[in-house]
Amino acid sequence: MQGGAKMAVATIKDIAKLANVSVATVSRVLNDSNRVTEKTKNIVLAVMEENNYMPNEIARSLSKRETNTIGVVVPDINNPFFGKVIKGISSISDKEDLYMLLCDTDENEEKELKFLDMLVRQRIRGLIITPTMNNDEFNPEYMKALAKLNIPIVLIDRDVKYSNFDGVFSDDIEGSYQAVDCLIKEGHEKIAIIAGPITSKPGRDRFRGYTKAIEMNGLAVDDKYVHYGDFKLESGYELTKKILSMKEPPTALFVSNNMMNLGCIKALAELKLEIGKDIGLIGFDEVEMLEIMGINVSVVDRPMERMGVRAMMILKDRLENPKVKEEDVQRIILHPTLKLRGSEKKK
Amino acid sequence: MQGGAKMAVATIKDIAKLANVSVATVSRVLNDSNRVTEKTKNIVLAVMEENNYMPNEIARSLSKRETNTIGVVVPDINNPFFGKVIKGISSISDKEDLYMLLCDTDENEEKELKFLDMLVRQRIRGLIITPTMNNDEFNPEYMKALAKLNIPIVLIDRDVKYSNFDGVFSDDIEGSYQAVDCLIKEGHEKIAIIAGPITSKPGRDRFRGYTKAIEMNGLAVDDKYVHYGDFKLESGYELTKKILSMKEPPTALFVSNNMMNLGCIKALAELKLEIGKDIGLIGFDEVEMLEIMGINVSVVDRPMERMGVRAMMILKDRLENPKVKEEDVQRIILHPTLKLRGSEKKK
DNA sequence: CTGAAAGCGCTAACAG
DNA sequence: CTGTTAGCGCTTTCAG
Repeated sequence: MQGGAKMAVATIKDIAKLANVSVATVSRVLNDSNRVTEKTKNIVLAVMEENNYMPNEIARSLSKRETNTIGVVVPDINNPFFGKVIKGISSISDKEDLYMLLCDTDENEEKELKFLDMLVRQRIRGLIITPTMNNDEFNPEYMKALAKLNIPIVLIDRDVKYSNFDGVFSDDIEGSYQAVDCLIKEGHEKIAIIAGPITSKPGRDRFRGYTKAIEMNGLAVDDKYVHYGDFKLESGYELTKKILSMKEPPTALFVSNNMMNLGCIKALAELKLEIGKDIGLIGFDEVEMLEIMGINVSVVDRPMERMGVRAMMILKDRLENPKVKEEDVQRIILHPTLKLRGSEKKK
Repeated sequence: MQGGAKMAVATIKDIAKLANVSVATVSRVLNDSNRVTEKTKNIVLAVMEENNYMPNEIARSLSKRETNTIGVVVPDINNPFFGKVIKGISSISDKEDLYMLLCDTDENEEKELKFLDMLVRQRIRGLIITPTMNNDEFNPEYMKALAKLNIPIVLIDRDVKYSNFDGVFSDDIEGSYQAVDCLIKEGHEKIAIIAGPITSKPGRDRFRGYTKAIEMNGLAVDDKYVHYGDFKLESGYELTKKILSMKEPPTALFVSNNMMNLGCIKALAELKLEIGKDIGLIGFDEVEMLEIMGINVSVVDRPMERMGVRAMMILKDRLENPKVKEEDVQRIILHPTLKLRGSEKKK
């Protein structure tokens, strides 16, 4: 019933013929050039309408030697952080008629490289990427892979060492500093950190904020309270159990990312420890659900959606005005804010 | 340092020249045709390597009149359900060298239509879509928009009325039936439902499961316990408060989607009602976080990732073997399972 | 096995 | 303002 069966799709040529004009003219109305009479324009438009003409962007891209797709590469689409970031990106890209080729690397370097390869072949115009953590070490191969793309690249959240790509980051040192400083001001002295991999910039920075706060308050970092996880839930869970079974357990925990924070909360629940009473806690990154469910956990809150927005704005800018000098880098650092909900309290 | 500046990208022509062969030959090694000597093949490959040749998929697509991208259209990427679904899709598409143009419609019909338009222009090979709810009413316009695509379409979760697209759904009637039946068996007699919009199939089906369970147990549906929300958090929250302020409040709640369930839990927390004690509760759709955080809420659990996987498998199949007859539709219905965690209990 | 040449659907000079 | 024509980078007959 609905529509012809396998009738070949109309091309610009068909339209030209039916409208009694040249293909150039059709192309012109397509591109909204003003160099065409209102009258012929309307005729062409009508013919297009009638024949349900749908310009072929592939042909267009080839001819213009430029697509209107961008690549978006994230490590895990199920991490709420990236969900938000993507929302932010598309809120801008939609308006710019730029479309998103989405790649989920699963925190897997090999996959990431494969995706990058694919994305070049697809001739994406620009790339927004949060590199896999493993790539954080100085990695010439990886940098080469990115450079080979030869298109504007905007980093989000994670940096590529010794590179100078544009990027949107958050001031994690500051965020962590505030969190730990707050715990100290609440009276906690034995504060453990569940840190991320020191091989990643966020991991390092959040750890640095921790040490900074402790030292600025005239205390000393106690190695036995420093534990490294991998930013995943499981490690937050395990480390929390481990930490709380110490002879002299800390009175507060600073957990440096959302997933580990969830693991930590799970462990705390199992240990029947009441947050903000039996144990102080501040996490890094908001987890909407927690608040929704009335679980009051204080966190260092980053403007996630905004990070996506800013990244896309930089990319858009680059697309319009290519980077001229190597030094001319746009690195935006957004500031987190401390969201206090009581879990920082000391009994 | 890394790589030439703005040297034009190598084309098949360049490679041909450098390798002293024709473009046809280069194209053949590109497509791994066996109609080329091992020797020449190696030469060509070497030249490609040297010059960092990256085939232009755009040109390729135009020439073959077929791209290798698919469209994935979801209503909200921040809903964990779709996050999982997307994971499922890409677990298959990655292997098939099919890439995802992702569109987040924000449950907005207009946006959706715009995306569909864009996707045809991009000449995607196939589409996996969860239509916006507003489209659930018989909507000839919308059906036309989909039909116009003239490519394989696989629906996920939400149906398009009077259409016969392939799709992957869940047996929501059964799932809801089980949930409510379970509540009854636990001794609850006054069970309220926070239903979804009856304009959506999931909304309707989940409501039907509710009535079915009640009637099959020889009870009668009491209208005052039936409340309609919009599948969003806020409405779950509001309705819960409303329901529990009734003169004769129910002893149990069946909440028919994950977001409203969260809202409900939030409200319950505020009302200081202990779930599974002061009030019975079963939700629809797992929310990982809940379990993680030790909030024991029983739910009707659907195989989300699997739904994505199956959808992509159908699409792959369609791409390889186009649908022949109109009647030859693949509609998969996956079965939910009841995950009991105690919240269904009656004090 | 390899090359020449036409063409995919559109854009962009260049004429007129 | 409009038409002609030469590509964009690749695939695919059709000869050889």
